[in-house]
Amino acid sequence: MATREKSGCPINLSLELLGDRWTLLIIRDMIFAGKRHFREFLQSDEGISSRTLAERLQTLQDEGILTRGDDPTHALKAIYRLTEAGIDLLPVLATLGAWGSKHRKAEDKLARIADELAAGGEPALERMKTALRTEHIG
Amino acid sequence: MATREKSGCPINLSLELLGDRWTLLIIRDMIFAGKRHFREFLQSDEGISSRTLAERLQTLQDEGILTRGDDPTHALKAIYRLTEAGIDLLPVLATLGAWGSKHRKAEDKLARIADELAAGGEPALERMKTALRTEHIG
DNA sequence: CTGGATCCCAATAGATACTG
DNA sequence: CAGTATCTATTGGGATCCAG
Repeated sequence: MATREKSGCPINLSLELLGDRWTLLIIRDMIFAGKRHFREFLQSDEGISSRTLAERLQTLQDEGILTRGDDPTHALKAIYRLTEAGIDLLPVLATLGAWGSKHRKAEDKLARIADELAAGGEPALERMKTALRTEHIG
Repeated sequence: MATREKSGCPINLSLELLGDRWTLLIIRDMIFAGKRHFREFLQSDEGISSRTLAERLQTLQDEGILTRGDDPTHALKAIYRLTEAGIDLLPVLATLGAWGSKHRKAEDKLARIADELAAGGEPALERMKTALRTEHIG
């Protein structure tokens, strides 16, 4: 991104990387839908364009939120995985989801997931983070 | 904003309103710096333009995140206040701040505040929300 | 003074088509 | 399959201006 930093406030630093319409949706797809491939991200309901997706994936890679590797089974497939910094975004997505579920009219099923995760507090978040880490062996 | 909704996912619904470079910084200034007036928001370190600020304040008002009133002491001053939905964004800002503090190099002093709030968990957030509510009487 | 509106221009993002 | 190229539409910053 290389935008010179506008302030040292931690919220601002987070927003300089994550504060746009798409970045957190990509992370959401990796965490909650288990998506790993370019095409899978393209097929999300919100309809990101391939250009924007490619740019965001590159930035997230540059900033250490995810890694890009080759799929061992399909030589043509790139595979994206979250780093520890990426997995640490789970609480951000959980609070954002809980807020959306409470204050915007969300889909019932998805809202329940968000509510349960947020209501489970720290332990629920930690359990899910552990699951995300071990998955990365595959 | 009136952008037609792209999906019913609670995270997406939140992001349709909050997913940009400035909106959450305005809320941050209201919650953590107690700002209430147009000029105060303009003077933040990050340097929002008056055009963008006016647009965001209007949208946040339309969406029920804040209210606009007249300052009883200065007839010329507008005063912005958070609604309950706005105050409920505190956990989002707290997790965002904690993430920035851990994964981007943030200013020490601000990072400590973010860390303490996040580490305090639910009780710390609730105490702060209560403080924000009572302040609104003034 | 204050909250904003206006204008200009640069950067961003979407659609579609195409390539290694 | 994972991206680029290109072209266009929209957004956003910066400065300035204005009405109450």
